Amino acid sequence: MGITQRKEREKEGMRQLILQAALGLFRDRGYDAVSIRNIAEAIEYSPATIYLYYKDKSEIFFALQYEAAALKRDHLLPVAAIENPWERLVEFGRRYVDFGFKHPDLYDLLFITRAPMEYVENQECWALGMATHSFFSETVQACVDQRYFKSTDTETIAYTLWCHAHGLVSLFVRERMRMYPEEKRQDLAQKSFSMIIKMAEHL
Amino acid sequence: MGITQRKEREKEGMRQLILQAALGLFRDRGYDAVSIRNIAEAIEYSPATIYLYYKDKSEIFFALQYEAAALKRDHLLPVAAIENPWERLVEFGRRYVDFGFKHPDLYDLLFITRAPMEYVENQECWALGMATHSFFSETVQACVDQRYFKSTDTETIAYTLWCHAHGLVSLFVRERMRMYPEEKRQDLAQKSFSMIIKMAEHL
Amino acid sequence: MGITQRKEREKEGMRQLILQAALGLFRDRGYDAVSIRNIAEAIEYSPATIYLYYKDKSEIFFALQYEAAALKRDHLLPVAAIENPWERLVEFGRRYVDFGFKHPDLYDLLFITRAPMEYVENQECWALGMATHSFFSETVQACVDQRYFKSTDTETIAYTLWCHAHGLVSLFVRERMRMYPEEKRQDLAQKSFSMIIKMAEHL
Amino acid sequence: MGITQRKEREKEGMRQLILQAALGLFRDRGYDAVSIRNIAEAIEYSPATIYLYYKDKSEIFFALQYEAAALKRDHLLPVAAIENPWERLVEFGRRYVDFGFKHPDLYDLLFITRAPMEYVENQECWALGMATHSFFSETVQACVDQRYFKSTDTETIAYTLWCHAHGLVSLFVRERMRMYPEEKRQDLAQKSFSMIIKMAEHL
DNA sequence: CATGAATGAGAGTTCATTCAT
DNA sequence: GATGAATGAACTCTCATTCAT
Repeated sequence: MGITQRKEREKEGMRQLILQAALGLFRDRGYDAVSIRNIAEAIEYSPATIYLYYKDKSEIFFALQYEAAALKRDHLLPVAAIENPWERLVEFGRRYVDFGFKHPDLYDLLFITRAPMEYVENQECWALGMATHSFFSETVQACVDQRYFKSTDTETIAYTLWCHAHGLVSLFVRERMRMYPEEKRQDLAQKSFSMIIKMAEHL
Repeated sequence: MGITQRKEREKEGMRQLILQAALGLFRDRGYDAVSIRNIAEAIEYSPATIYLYYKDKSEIFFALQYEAAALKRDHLLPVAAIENPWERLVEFGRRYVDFGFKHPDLYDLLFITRAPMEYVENQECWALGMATHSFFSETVQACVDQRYFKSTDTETIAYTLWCHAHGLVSLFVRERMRMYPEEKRQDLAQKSFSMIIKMAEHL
Repeated sequence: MGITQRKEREKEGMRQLILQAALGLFRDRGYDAVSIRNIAEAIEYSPATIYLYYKDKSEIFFALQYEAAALKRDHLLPVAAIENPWERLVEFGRRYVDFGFKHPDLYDLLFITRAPMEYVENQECWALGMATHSFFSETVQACVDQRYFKSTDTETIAYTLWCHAHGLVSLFVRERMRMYPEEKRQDLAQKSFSMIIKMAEHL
Repeated sequence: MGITQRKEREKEGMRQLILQAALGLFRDRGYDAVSIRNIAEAIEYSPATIYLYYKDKSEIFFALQYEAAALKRDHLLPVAAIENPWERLVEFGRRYVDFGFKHPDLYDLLFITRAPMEYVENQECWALGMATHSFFSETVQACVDQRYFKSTDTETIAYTLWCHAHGLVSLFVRERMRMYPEEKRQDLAQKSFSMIIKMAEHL
């Protein structure tokens, strides 16, 4: 019994090892530019070994995306406890941005990386993402219902807020803030987040 | 002298030919999927010929990035003629988004693609981008000067607007709007743009 | 002693299990396309287990060849009971062809496949084949002795009949009868067999 | 003009070089066991070079089969000049066998090697083979028409003769005459050919 | 100026085989 | 006795790049 468990743990450890190596490479070079061989070298195993744990490259990618989606959900989930919808919305946004800044590679994987996203295999991940998105939409809807905005166009409101947050994070993740000095970037993002919240109050 | 000039013109013509072909392929298949051979076939020259005009693939990439920056500048430049800063700002935004939707590949190249941007060769491109960015900042500054906003934090205002616009375009470019039906995406973007303008009026 | 015997029997059983699985796969996909993994999967053991019973893939191949030779002998053996040499010869031929059509893969293995036949390991197989061949020659000799043919060149007669039978089977086995419609092939072979028998009567 | 011709000749030379190397390897190891790399090594070029002359392995195979079919036709064609159908038939058979003994590798390729034969690309080769086969059938038919045989079953007669000839050659080509001493094999084949001719006279 | 020919390097992938457990 | 894990070597094929012509 103990043996089976240990083996299982070791197997899971190996899968994690592969995933972490892949994550780093994907982040640095992009999906297309990473080869199974690269991953193998990174973990100092033979390429064939990778295939014992993942069918092919896209399966690794899917696994990573799923992990990222799960982590993101866990990062955002606590806000569900906040009763007031407006406060919930603000906190959701804050955490969304926070997740992006803390895990730029995972955020990249979820919202920026160009990769095979069509396959059925990725549906669990997709479902996870959709659930989070729905939660966001519902929160906006609750704000609309409770007259926090003049506008009642829930969809556009939600989308607009998302655009800003995504722009904020992705300019950072893909290093397009070079015109701002390094030490000012986080601060600027902070200020911009506050500003969009203020703006939203007048929606 | 005339001969030298003609030769130069012809050489430049060939470089343009290559770039345009590369651009088209790039648009259709993505950077990584385009090979020198593809480009050569497209212009009906041999692969070796490409090397007479560009040192290697990355040089083509840099040239393309410059091209993209120039095209973007040309796309945005006309707004300089608009005297009223607020109107200029709005029109700038509209054209920025418009550029992204019309040339997703170029936008990608400029603001999303992770690529060697450090190299000296790309500094002209960088300069071009900076100039455009400065023009944008100055326009926001003009709005601030003329009291179009309550806030006077020019930098944050500019950055916030950029975040929204960039988020808007990049969610589209990298196909992260799948939860919205295809035919609604452009419309939604439109609405969101209008919304952010409205919101900005209360800044 | 009993234990040793039982163990031996079990070991032999496993070897048979492997061989039969290999044979089936071989029949379906051809020798080259069958991997040790395939065989292992077929018998629901791990690939490594195969190596406990056979040194390597070629040893399985040799064992199969021996198996094929034994099966062929068993298929032909019953004709030894036929007293009349001419009838014995005819029935031998019929069964030879029959074997080829029923087990194209085994026939292929024995008479067509180019394979390391020199190795010592395969000598048993070779001996088996020789025995069958001798039986055939002797039958022809008996026919000659009893004046079934005008010709007395036993060797040439035997060889000629073999050539025809082998040609018949091997054109079928290696799919060189495509100019004849599928459903006619067996029929044609039948007729040709009858014809060569008739021709032999005038030898 | 001369340059173009020379280049063409060199290109053709390279194609021949590849074909001859491939032929030897296919003969020795079988189609499946030969890799593009093997061929490349044999001619001391890089694997990539092969791809400049042939799309893939099967194309090499097709080219070889076509060459073999053409050579065989050229070998057999002269008999068309023989007016008497029986003499024509005998000479056809003699040359068929002769071709097999002179070019065992080509014969192997045409009538024994297991390989992709389905593709459209091989139709020219197939057509060539069919033409030769038709010529053979027609010759048999002519013999039937002129009462050289008692039997009138042209198809079976033709097939039976082919079986013998193919058996004769293929036992030799695939080295299944080991029970006969080396120096006797050709002689035996000779005798067997004569015997089948004799037998055919009584058909 | 343009290119045909060639290649080393590398992609994803599969396989026979080994060995510690 | 059986196997899970691992790997080196091989596969087909494509690519960026070079160089003699």
